[in-house]
Amino acid sequence: MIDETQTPDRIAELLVHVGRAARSEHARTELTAAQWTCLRFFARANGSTRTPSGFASFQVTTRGTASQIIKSLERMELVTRTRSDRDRRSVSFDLTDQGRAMLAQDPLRDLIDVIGDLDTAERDAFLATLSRLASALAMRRDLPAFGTCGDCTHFSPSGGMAYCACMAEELATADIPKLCASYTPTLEPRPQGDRDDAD
Amino acid sequence: MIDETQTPDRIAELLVHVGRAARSEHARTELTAAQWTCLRFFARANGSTRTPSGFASFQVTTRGTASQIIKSLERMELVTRTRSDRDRRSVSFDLTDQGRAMLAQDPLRDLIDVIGDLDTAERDAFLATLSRLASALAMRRDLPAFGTCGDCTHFSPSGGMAYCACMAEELATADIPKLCASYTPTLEPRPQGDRDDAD
DNA sequence: CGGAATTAGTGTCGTTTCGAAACCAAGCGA
DNA sequence: TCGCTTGGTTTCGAAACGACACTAATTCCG
Repeated sequence: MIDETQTPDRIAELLVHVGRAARSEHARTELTAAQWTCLRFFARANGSTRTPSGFASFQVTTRGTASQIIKSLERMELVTRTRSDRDRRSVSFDLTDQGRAMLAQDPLRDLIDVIGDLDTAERDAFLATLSRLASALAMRRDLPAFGTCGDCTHFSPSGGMAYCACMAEELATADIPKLCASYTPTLEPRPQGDRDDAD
Repeated sequence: MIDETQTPDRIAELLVHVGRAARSEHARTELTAAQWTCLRFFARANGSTRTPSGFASFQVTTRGTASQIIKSLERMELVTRTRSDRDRRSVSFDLTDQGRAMLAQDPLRDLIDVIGDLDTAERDAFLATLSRLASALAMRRDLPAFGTCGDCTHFSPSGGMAYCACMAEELATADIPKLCASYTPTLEPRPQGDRDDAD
């Protein structure tokens, strides 16, 4: 067998490699990698996170760059802009029907399908490990974490509804499984023993 | 609880996200993402694969681009060029001491460490799933697969030595755990009870 | 209330990267 | 020996990205 100590290297490399391979679009799609990421992000982030700043911190880039990417999506009529009532500076974006249609051709599709072929237990285990890695890494680098509201410390199911302490308001149930920029992990769920798989 | 069918989406996204986050170098390192990948690749690929073409297909880019990246590493004296005796067109690269020193500051280090913190069982399971995903994805896209000689169909341990049918020569033992461009998977090594519908 | 400081978003400019295509040189095959 | 293929390099143009400057809405005190 192979020297144990080098396994983490191989895993890390493979992870990065798969990530890159999954996004290689190569002319057969009409969007750039950044545009795909943006479209995907707007499809999966909650209302208060689907903003230029939200995307900028997700993509770890500047707001200026994010703004450009979004503008290009807007020009293609894949997303629409809505100005917030709360804060008149802020805007948020939603996918148009065209945007959703485009998303169906996401080059990530292949990876998604391949993941879909895994059996459920394996998939769950994989997800659990992967999200542990994601938050541990985010912590080390101190990057914003980006998890779903359901896993967040700010989240408490109050009665029938769900309350987000961070925005100080009730969450639409549709938003619970969505990405949130002010996500704060509920402290590492430890590996041994099952995690209680909240969602 | 979330609609099961969307889990693969989340996993795929998370995977890509972690991949990107792991490579974000952001000024605090002096190499670009592509340069890091190249350096890493030359550190971990076997002799006949450490070439411009090898890197090009690994990185899924053109040979021209690969050539530029390599040239920049050469200029920084992180790698050295050796012309092959067998085929006078071909060149291969090795890391210099400086290159190895640089590699110690690989921004991937954080991810590697975080992976190293997993317990062995979890890590193995993760690796197994991940490599299954990698080859399934490569097959779908038909990209070259890039595995280690030890897992390759061309490989047979003949007596004390190891023989590679594809290059028609003995392998140095040091090369067995290394990446090879002409890797052909021996059909999925299943961890335990195999599923037969895989591909 | 009012003015500084902060935050959201946008536009511009220059650098860097990357892919396409043309090109050279060595091997291969008949 | 003459084509054909393959490994590698160069050039050129397009596009992505980061840095920076700017506007406008909001918040924070005094």
